[in-house]
Amino acid sequence: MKAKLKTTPENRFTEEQNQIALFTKALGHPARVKILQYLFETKSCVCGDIVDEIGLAQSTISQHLKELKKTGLIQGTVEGTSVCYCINNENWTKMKDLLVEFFEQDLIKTDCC
Amino acid sequence: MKAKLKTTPENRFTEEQNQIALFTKALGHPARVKILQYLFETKSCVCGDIVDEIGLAQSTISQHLKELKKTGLIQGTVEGTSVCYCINNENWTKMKDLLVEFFEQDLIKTDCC
DNA sequence: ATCATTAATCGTAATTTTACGATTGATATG
DNA sequence: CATATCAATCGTAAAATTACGATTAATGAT
Repeated sequence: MKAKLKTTPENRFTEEQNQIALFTKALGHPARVKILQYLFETKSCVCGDIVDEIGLAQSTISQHLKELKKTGLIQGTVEGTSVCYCINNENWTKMKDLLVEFFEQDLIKTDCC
Repeated sequence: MKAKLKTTPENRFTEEQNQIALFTKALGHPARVKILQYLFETKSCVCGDIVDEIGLAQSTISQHLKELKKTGLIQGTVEGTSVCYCINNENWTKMKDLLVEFFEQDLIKTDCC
């Protein structure tokens, strides 16, 4: 049953706020930033060489990939014995739009302090 | 002395990758997203009412503010017995530019998988 | 069928994050 | 000066993150 103790009440944040935090959190590690850049740059979506490219243990990379997959920013398809990862363009765009919108709230410059 | 053990080698990631991760990490919690939105929306930069607004303990908010201050996204000035927080427009813009540039790497759409 | 390769998962450890209440230090106000 | 108010900090605790090596499961090749 496990009453949620110190946890955030359901209604404390808006869905938008949670979404923004979720996406940015996924970007909040240099390894994941690098993985995404690598996936963009190697137009054909390479897979296990990510491990070589980044220079972290295979299991660690797997974890980071899982994280990125969880937020939907990437996807992987099995290809023989290896897995081919690539950007999920739809969700990437969704994130982009959401964050750019968030960034644009500064349009009314407010000088203070 | 403390030899860095499992830590990331200095050169594993570029400065840009680290910067991106740093900023996004700072955005990676709904409370901090909400705080930033609140600071934008209340044009005059209000301070302790952030606590009321967000609905977390005062010490917790203080921690989140510290985090945001650390990345330079906000700044606070003492005003009598209270502290007035507001967006640091310069650094906010820096972050915006950095991330928007990061987002734009998708311009060459790559269909795969 | 055996073996090699690849990537996910497991088990674990260290560190960081998040949250809270209590305390402290600073500044107003009586 | 005494007292109230505000926000930072301290001390904890619980949970999440990050990293690794070892194991496992799946596939391909011999």
